[in-house]
Amino acid sequence: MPLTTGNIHLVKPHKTSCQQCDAYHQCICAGVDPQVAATIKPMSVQRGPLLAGDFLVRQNDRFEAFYLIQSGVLRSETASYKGRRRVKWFYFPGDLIGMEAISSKQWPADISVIHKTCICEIPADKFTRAAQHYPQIQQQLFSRFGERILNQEYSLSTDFSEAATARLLEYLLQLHKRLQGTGFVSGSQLALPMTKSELASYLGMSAETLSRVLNKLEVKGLIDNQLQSIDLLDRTRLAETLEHAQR
Amino acid sequence: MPLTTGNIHLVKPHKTSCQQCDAYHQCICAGVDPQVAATIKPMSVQRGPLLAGDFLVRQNDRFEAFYLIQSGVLRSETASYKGRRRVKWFYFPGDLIGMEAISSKQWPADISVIHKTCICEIPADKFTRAAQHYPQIQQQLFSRFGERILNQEYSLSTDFSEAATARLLEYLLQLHKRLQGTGFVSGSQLALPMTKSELASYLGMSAETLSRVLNKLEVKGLIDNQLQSIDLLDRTRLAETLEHAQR
DNA sequence: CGCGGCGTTGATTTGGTTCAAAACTTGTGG
DNA sequence: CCACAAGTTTTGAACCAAATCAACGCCGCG
Repeated sequence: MPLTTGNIHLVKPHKTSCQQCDAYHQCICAGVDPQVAATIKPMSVQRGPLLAGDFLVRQNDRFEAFYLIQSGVLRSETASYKGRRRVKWFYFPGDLIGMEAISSKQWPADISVIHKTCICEIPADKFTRAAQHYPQIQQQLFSRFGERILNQEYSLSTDFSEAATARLLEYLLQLHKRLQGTGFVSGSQLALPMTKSELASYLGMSAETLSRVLNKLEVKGLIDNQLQSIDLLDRTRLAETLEHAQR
Repeated sequence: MPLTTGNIHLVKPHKTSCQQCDAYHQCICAGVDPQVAATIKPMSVQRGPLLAGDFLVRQNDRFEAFYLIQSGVLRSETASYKGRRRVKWFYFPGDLIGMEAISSKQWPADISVIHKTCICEIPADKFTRAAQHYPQIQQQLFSRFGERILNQEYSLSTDFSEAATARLLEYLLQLHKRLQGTGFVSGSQLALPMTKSELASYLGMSAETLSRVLNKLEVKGLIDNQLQSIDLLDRTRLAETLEHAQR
């Protein structure tokens, strides 16, 4: 039975303990001692379920809280010149939302829901005060921040030539690894929570180019390209293809 | 007399106080109370001057310290497939180096000196412990991290088409603002600390394309393109050009 | 003086965009 | 259960921006 993105992570909101959270093993809580994690819980408010299309925050909104995703998928999106919209980031269960807003104290983009989402809302001041008090939490936060910088900066995303294939493969392979253990991954199969158009926008290419690149990879027998999912049939050869596709 | 990049920020090393540092107003110290800043000083070691070509860190080196640039310019660079090297970042006085290494505990790229450089080396553990103890320092760190994420993620750098002009202009204008008050900026003139080739590499385009784009802008009377500097003659119209160049 | 790195310019190629239309999916209502 | 509408993906053809290849001028330097 093929994976679908519907009905994945149908979470009952308002879980009473972090350990019961679907994203527990990806959460900041999992990286700290249970008694430390227990101090986070009371400062958080659970929100959700938010439905597809709902906005979590709007561009230029005042930044007041971080969000930890329990379940669901979200997308940030900015409008550029002449009304074109560009997807800037996808957020998955366990992700921390807010790092992009902390310095300017306002949200740089709309963030909206792709799949029914439940989140932990943690007021920014409380969270940073907790980081003050608990080294492990501060450590976790710095680590998250650093990871985001590393991924952004040392990806292929800023390359031009022959970039389409490389960028796509890099992202798909990274996603497949990142979503291990969630309902989005089953064996070599990766359920795509976003539409192909959205993925194309995120990757900075036209939907047509994405379609053609996927087709090319499918003809080579490297992937099985479905509407809502992609099967990364031979990840070793895909990684090789990635190596060669970059310049 | 035109600006040159030589002999800028010729710093006597081993200044005895942060207030005397050339980059003081850009430094984390400037954002915190003097007595708090005073606690950072004793944990730092001053290194330098490092000369052009010297390596500050090597790719895969263990991450042990942050570096605050007092004076000079550095560049991070990775080798990709087939020995091509790609500049990933330029670092200027006041910048904090280390955010990209904190999560994996190792440096993701070689970082080497472009212009004679003096730095403050602050052991990572001491620095994070200081952040623990002094909210202002933690605040400063989160702000730096967040700023880097914001700039990376919400720049045009990930666009494909017609990107060359937009990316160049975005970076030049940003740099001109960032380097206000340093020897690199004088009026509308911006001294380029890196070679055109390096700049092209950083911007993800070929040296030829950069040359042509600069030439195009010069013909339009928007810039004056020199070997070691660029004069951003009409920044208002340049900003407009940037708006229209993106898609 | 001649060498090597850097920057420019020209000719050619190519990967990706764009525009247009067809194929397919999904949801809705009769 | 089918017909129709709206949205998404795919395919084709023409176009274009940037890469590549190649040659040349320009210093700075041994």
